Amino acid sequence: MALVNLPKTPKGLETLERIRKAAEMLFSEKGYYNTSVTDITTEASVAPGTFYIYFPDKKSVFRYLLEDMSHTLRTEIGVATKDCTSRYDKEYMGFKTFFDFVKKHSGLYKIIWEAQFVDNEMFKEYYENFAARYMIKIREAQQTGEFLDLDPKILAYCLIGISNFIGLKWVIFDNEPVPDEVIREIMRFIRSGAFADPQPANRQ
Amino acid sequence: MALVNLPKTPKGLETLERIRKAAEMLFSEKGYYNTSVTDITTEASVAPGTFYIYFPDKKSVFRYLLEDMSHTLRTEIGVATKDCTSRYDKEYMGFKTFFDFVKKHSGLYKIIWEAQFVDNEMFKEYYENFAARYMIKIREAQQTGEFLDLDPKILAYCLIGISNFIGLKWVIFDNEPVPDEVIREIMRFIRSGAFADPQPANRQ
DNA sequence: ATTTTACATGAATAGTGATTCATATTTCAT
DNA sequence: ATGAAATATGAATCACTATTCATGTAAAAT
Repeated sequence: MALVNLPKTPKGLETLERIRKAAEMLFSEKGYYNTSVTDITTEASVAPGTFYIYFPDKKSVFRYLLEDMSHTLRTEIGVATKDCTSRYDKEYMGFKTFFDFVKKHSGLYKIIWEAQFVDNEMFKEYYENFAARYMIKIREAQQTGEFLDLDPKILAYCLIGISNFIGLKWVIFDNEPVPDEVIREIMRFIRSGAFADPQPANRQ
Repeated sequence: MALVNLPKTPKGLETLERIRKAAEMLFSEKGYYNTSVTDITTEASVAPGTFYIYFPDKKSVFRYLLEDMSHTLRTEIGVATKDCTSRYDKEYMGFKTFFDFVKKHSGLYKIIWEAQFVDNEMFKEYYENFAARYMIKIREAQQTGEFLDLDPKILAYCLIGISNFIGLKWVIFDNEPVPDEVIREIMRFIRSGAFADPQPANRQ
């Protein structure tokens, strides 16, 4: 069964969009399990049955939003970093775009965190896919000599962890955009590490 | 209302413990919202009403587990890092202890992630508390000259993000312990950063 | 031994909520 | 304009679930 039954008329498209927006709003406000299908249809000003014209069940609208989000985020990061010449700039712009996205769509962003408990497979796939793409970029930067020879998988998850928790604190907890100074500070950290007196890199 | 009504006889203690264990198991297996009180009491081999002798409602057992977990984790990290002489060793042992904990109590660990959607206040408090403690340690290490003068708050959330996402990937996704080589690689990263040719640390 | 307190039961309550479907209306192609 | 396709309705269904309570049993205190 498809995730969504796409409408064939402008009217249908408009209705689907209203349902999508209502779901996005309510999921981010109250979470998936505290939102009923009736909540969604009421917010969208349609009858309960209308929901099932477009979605086979409640979970599908969640998946639909997640896929949408994941695609939009990837695209935005891709566009924003396209013209960066150095890995350093790409990394900076990647962070910046991610934080902007989280601020602009904090509702959608929260959906990812909840996915672990709604659709665990999708949650895992989302992050592993994200990490896999990151690893490719990391390997490229290692070949040009821009990045140290750290394990790409480990480095990818470190960087993803950093962006997610900085986004969590500033945007989700404190409802602020992540200031540029914070991004610069993160860049200082991933450029030089945290220790004042770096030890030899290959000590066992 | 208290989170839990502590029993006054050995028999009661044993029953409470059975309920606690059943809840922990089911929450980590299926999540809070896909676990019913009846599921818990069935798993614990007691009648539904027995649950309410010990907990005022369903949410309380979740909170109870969360507090328990949070306390145990803090204690274990405290003990493990007590005798470390350098900040480097403390950081290493902190990571190691955290990963061991996640592996050993992966069920409890997942509860934290879900807390955002069950008890958002508690979720926020948990991480802000964790970060606040981290910040104190970071400032100390900066005073002894072991750490660079990065913003303690930002650094704390970076390090928390790293440990959480490495734990997520290895333990939750792949169900493996985090190998020591991975911890060493993380240490390389936070010691030297990711870039091969570090720029001056204070460039604007 | 008897009274009191603690613990346990499970059927009943009261409410929720996802989903269906028979029916009605609107839109569109011809 | 008209038949077909698309969209919309909302009451009814059915399953589920948190919680209560009247009753019963076990343990502890006196």
